[in-house]
Amino acid sequence: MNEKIQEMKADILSAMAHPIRLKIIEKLRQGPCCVCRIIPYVGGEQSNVSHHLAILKRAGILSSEKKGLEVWYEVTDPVIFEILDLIKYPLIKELKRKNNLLNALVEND
Amino acid sequence: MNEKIQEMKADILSAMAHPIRLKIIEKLRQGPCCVCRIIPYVGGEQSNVSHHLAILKRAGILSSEKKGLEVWYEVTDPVIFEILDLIKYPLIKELKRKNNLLNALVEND
DNA sequence: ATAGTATATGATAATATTTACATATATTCA
DNA sequence: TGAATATATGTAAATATTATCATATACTAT
Repeated sequence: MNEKIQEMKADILSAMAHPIRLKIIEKLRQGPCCVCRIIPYVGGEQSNVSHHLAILKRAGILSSEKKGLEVWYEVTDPVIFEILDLIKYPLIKELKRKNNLLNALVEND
Repeated sequence: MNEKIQEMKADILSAMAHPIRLKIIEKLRQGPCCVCRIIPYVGGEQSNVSHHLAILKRAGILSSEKKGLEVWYEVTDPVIFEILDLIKYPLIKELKRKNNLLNALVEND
């Protein structure tokens, strides 16, 4: 049982773990948005963005609604934004660690 | 600049996004632990676990220290545990959504 | 009905990740 | 020194992900 939960958590994380998909999620921080504005925001090909949207939707991270010709996406749970905000901290720690290495390298040439 | 940060965030998420690696992190919730106890906990081959440990370390999620013959690993930033705790919520939401589909399917045969 | 627009889907090649096996390294102990 | 142990590394095959191109679908307006 716990194994399966671990797997599902990994699936959600994998769905988030791509630069284009993170950019899509960031765009949706402002609120729901149609694909026609997501595409120019993230850059890249229409069909590629569409695939990434599908991956996020399959993982349950996004939901979508049709409005006439347009499709509007939104983040289903704002906790996703919290997670992305928290990721900042290990990133800072890691960059500081690398900075220390840099200093050590430069100082005692 | 922001693009690069997005990429680095994606790298940390990718490093976390694997069932074995999540299991390693869960094991380390109790505190630092040597590889010799991580391997039987997560199951799987020694060299495979070692590779996964290396991936987590490269991402800055784990750090390691040699103690005689053993190598002890630990999670560098407890915020990692917070993130894994938060992932639970979109997961619950997603499973509820699927449960609704199930009900709809069963009720109006 | 037809044309035009927004988005999704399918197929495939390119690329990356994962696993398994074999071997290497580092440390301890006799 | 040599054997034993814990862990890491190299490599290659199996598998999964990504990007691209072509095409399909759904809707709107004429």
